[in-house]
Amino acid sequence: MMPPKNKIEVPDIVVSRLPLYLRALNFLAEEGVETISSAELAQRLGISSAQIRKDLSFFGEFGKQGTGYNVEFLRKKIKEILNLTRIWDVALVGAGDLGHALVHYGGFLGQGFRISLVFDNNPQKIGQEIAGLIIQPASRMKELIRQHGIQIAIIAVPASAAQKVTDELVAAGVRAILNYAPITLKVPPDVHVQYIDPVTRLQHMTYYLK
Amino acid sequence: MMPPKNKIEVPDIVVSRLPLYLRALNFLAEEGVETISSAELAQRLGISSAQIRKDLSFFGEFGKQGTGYNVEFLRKKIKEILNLTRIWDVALVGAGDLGHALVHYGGFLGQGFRISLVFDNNPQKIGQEIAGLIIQPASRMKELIRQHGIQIAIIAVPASAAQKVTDELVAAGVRAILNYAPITLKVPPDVHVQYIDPVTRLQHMTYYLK
DNA sequence: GCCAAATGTCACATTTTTTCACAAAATTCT
DNA sequence: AGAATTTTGTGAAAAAATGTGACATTTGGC
Repeated sequence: MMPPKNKIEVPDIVVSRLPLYLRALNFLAEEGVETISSAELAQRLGISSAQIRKDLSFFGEFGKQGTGYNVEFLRKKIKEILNLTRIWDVALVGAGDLGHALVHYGGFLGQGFRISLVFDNNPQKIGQEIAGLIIQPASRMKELIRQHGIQIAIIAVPASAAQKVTDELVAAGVRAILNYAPITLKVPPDVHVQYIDPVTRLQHMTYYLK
Repeated sequence: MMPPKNKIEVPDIVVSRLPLYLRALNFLAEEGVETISSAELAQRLGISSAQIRKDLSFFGEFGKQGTGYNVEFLRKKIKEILNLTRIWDVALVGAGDLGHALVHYGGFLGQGFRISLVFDNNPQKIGQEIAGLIIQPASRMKELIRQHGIQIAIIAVPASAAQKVTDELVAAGVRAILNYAPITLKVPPDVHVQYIDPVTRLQHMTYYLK
């Protein structure tokens, strides 16, 4: 087996597809499927089989000719690649409706993430419990995030507050941010940001309607 | 002024950036900025000015040499391009925590979208009011969506139910789906789907951590 | 009137991403 | 055992997207 190609950098778009592969593999594992070909996996995901094989080849050789991929094995490998062999603690900033929905969302824990800190700046909310967590004052963000060694945060505050929160998170040592506020954040180059904005997604689709 | 280039198809990736431009322009308009150059807009969005000019040139000539773009004018033009000169009624399927957060989210209305139907299949929830809307039984989806002439839907149900819901939405005439369930949906080629899954986004970022 | 600024466009160059095609390997069938 | 089939991994080709540089042109300011 060839060693992983550490020399050349893996394109970000390839990395972005790995979680989708993993999601499908998790599903297959639950179904009890032991082996799957790139063609069948591709069909489920609505992409081409060549793309899957090419993507995976950046990291190693995980399949068997004539057979395909062992679901459990590939699942494990992708988890390793994505650093999902541990549980990541996540800080959530903003305990509004969205924050509540996120804290109660059961989908994180099984996939390697645990919201372990929740912040808000509303005095009415601070101190309240939500899904077993006490809402902390935003003023203690830096302190607590440092203390917990947290590297990932979710921003669920209004757009007007998002940049300030971001600056504080970055100062506290956060290196990955999932941002639900509809605003482009300014961050240092070593901090990763992913955006989730339903409105821009809907607007994208209306282009094709009528 | 040249006519819009209707002959060649506009790349989807270009369309996907228009909502971001619009979002920035809305912000600028609120700030009272009347004019902006592609360079300044680019800086705010973290992309290149050439890209903005090239993207916009697919649709017409909206700027003024020596000056830049009139914020209000460009805003109006992008809204026209994206078919945002009307309000789109949206059906929401799933009245759980996420569904509640979406219904209460104030960000839709100002941007051209109004959730006007909410469905769930839980008898306990059906008939309840949520932000002025009565939760309807999933069994009435086809009927009510048809009746309201709704073309856009948001799926906020568990992954296990998402494909069934999708099939029903498509049968009811929905042509654009914003899917929060962590599963790739099968739809006819004329139906557009956008995916929102915080877990895959987080997993994407953990690749780069430690 | 002249200078500086900024767009729109063209033609390429460059980079990135996807697709193609096929040898090699593993499995199944007869 | 040998032939046929399946499927991977991967170079090579193709396609798509982005970046660059030049430049005519228009506008606004001095």
